Amino acid sequence: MDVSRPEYVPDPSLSRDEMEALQREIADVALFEDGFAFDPSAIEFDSPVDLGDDDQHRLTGDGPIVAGVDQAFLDDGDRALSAVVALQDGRVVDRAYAVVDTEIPYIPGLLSFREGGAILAALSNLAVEPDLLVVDGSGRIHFREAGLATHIGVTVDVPAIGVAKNLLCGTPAEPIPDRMAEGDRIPIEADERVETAEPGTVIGHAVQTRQYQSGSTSINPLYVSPGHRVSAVTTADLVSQCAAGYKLPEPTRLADRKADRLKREGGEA
DNA sequence: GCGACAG
DNA sequence: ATCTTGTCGC
Repeated sequence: MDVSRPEYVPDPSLSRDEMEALQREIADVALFEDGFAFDPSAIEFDSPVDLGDDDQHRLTGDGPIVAGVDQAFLDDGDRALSAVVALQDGRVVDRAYAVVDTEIPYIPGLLSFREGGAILAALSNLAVEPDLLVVDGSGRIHFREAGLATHIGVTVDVPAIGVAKNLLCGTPAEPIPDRMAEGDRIPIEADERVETAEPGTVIGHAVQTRQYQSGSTSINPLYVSPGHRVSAVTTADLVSQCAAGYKLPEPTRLADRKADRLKREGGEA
């Protein structure tokens, strides 16, 4: 698949102010409501998916194509590896990856300018056209409502959602308990730190995709938010539906695995 | 100055 | 993200 809006491709050479200005533009054109044609209830994972062997040609089926995206960094620290795994009807239908030189360090709030290039390069190597992108990181849960998932979703103009393991900003509608039950969700509302939204606006959810039945240890929830063309509630629904026994939703879990595998097998020299 | 911060 | 073995608990 290719870039739909070249003007939004993340440029690491921009100044911090220019990056923030671009994010405000992106948040302005992003759609934080459902704006897709596929049937969200058609996306379900009853059991974990197998990654399978490399580069096998697979036939595509009928259901929506969901692509998970994740990054890893090569040992030289100067290159980012982005892996994409496309799933349909509970099976892998395509995979792609790309290795891109890292231009800037990690800066909270500007993650897309560090990893965005690698992601777009990986997506350009994907043969199928995803109906939904599941990106590791925040979407609307961001200082300017333009996190990694939003930036990527708007740039390729494909429905996208963000899945993060930690909360970047915003405030839970109610305190996150020490232990949330599987399936539970708590709204995340915009606070003073989200400079582009009115405080109280629901910008995402804490979602518990997996939890131990009992015991002293518990699994923390995921923090999911709309990227583009998906509402906050639908985002939480989709993440829950993509879970298959693991904390991470299948698309992201497989992309994670793929990135790690490529990192070790691939050139890190 | 202090706090807070995805990957 | 990444550095990293064993180990506590289901």
